[in-house]
Amino acid sequence: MKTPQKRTTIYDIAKKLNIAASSVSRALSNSSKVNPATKALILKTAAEMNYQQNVMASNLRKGSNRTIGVVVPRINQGYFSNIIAGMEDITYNKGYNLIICQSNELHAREVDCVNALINQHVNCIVISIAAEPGGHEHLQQVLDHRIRLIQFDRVVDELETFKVINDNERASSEAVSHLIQQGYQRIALLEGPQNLDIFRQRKEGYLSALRKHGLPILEELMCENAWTKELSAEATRKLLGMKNPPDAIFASTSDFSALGVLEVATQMGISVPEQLGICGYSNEPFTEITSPSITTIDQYSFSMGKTIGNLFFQEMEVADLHIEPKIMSIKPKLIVRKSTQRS
Amino acid sequence: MKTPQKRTTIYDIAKKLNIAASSVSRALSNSSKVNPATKALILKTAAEMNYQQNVMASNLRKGSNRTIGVVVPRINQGYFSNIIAGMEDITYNKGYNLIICQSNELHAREVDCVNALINQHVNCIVISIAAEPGGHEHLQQVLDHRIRLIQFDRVVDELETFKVINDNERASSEAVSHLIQQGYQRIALLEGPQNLDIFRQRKEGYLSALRKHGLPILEELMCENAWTKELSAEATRKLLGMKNPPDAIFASTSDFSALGVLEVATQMGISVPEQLGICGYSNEPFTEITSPSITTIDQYSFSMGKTIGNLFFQEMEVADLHIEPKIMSIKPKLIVRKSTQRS
DNA sequence: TATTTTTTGGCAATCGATTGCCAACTTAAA
DNA sequence: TTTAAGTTGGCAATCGATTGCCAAAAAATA
Repeated sequence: MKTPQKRTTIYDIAKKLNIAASSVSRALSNSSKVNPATKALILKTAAEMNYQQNVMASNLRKGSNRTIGVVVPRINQGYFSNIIAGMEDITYNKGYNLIICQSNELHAREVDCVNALINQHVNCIVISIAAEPGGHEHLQQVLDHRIRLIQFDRVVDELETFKVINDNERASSEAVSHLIQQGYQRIALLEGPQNLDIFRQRKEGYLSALRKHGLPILEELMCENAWTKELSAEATRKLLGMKNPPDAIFASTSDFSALGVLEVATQMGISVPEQLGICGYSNEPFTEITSPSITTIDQYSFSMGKTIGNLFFQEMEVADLHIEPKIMSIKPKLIVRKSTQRS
Repeated sequence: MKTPQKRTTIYDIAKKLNIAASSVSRALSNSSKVNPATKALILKTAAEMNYQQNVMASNLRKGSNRTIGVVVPRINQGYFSNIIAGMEDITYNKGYNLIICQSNELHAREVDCVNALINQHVNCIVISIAAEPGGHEHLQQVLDHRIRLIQFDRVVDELETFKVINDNERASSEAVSHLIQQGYQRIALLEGPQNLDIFRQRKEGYLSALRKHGLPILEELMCENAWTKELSAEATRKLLGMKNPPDAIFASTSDFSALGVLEVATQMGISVPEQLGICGYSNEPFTEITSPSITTIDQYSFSMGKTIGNLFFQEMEVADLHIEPKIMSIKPKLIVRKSTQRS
């Protein structure tokens, strides 16, 4: 006996009051087609019988479940959890639910998650794609099933959807320009996987800043796939061991990478910021409390989450599916701390 | 024209193949009651027609939506987001969805979230209650509606439900004993709101360690409600300004509090760990990289999330609703770092 | 009093998948 | 050849709320 007694339905209420279920339904949805006296009675009885609407039935009938699906690489990463928190803030007020999935950076798992969300008939899917390379047929599927789609942060450029992104190129360029202004000359770059647009953009920003200031672009100073603390530490050891080592490192992948750089430098007795400038990315809380504190780039993650939520409600909830998708770009902010200030 | 064409249903497939919808349904759920040849044909046609099951209809019929609702104070807090990540790891493999809500530490909002989840007919609600005081009728409601309930971390003790908790008392006691063994004699306590059981337990652990080692319990060394970085900093300033200041501070509320302590001590030129020992709580990533690094208590949050997920599937998914609830206690681990080592 | 208008509320179809029951058909055993 | 056992697949009810349509009742108007 899994469910000893059944839950109260509108039919139970109707039977008890000897009226039609339709009237109960109307009363509960506060329709004007019910006599105020009857309505009050129904509401009172419903409360007494401990009635709770069966949203599954309502959803089926209405064809919408007031739910937004979110797919992120990892829930427990400051950047993403802030975005989710920001979104929840908006959706909560609108009575929408958030279903959260994580791809763990795996393409196959991302596809799975997206399909599950399509099955759920969510109203909208919000996604930041996994690092593992793969196609984007699954996102096309979302559109084919007439589900609204918002890409954020890591987006598939070719796909014409709403996008909420950071201006990575500009932020990176600013960061590198700042390094140059501080007198750093040989600036190394720690890159992320180049199949992700955000990392390509950050590299582009790095290159453009070098060009703008007339500095040479040196292949040996650019390290591919240094996007975890460990990989960055390794890359840093290699860089600092060169006969002509860099005097600054831009860890474009994350603050964790920057931390790896800082630890290696400290171990090797290289002083930061005097001998080596370090700049990270994301403004993780810890960057403020390392010694020296780390210069980084804040992406306004919480408010980005709110932007995504508002985007859905303002532009997509009721609009035609085929409206021209908007791209919203948020300009991140360079936060200068001690790790790059040698003036 | 909001929905230009309808989605494919099993009836569309049935009509096309001139068979009954029931057969389509059986084929799709891989029932043995359908001829393998027919089954293959149906599957092929379904794929061609881009069929995706309407989970809302299925849920309604089956009376379950394979969804677990999660209510936490804040999604974007390391501890909670790790727990959610751990849970998701388990539920994903079982094909369950996670609906996430945050109470923002507000009681009224928590009640709202819980009611929304009851309406959704989720299979289970997993909750860690808000700090703001309030009743727990809403949790009783969950049980009344025959929805399974798991409380974790911050729980309502009186309520007989499954619980997954940390042994806060023991961990705190261990931490304080460690301080005593390191030679600290006047150990102050930064407390959290005492309406939350976890903070009462941590205080109890503090007291019991003092008693065990025959140290006096001094009211003036216990600071109420010092549970943010700012409040802790303030409390610390007061403590260290005393004529007879403490020689160690146990920030039982969080590592953020411990950080506040460390910053104030540094500002005041008090050396850690020589003149002042500091111990935090939660093992936030940054505790490893402060200088000195901060001794803290790891709560195994990710694996705690997995435990919660497994608890549901192993004990509750199919069992009688009225089984004796289990309480699982996870023993946190003291992580000794530099901020308390003066030997 | 007769007629029109407005309220109120019931009937029944609908959303789409599932499943118990039964009939038709196939295969195996007698 | 006849009977029994096993397969396959259709019919129709069901999950619970919603809503278009219509009728009865009440109120307003002539």
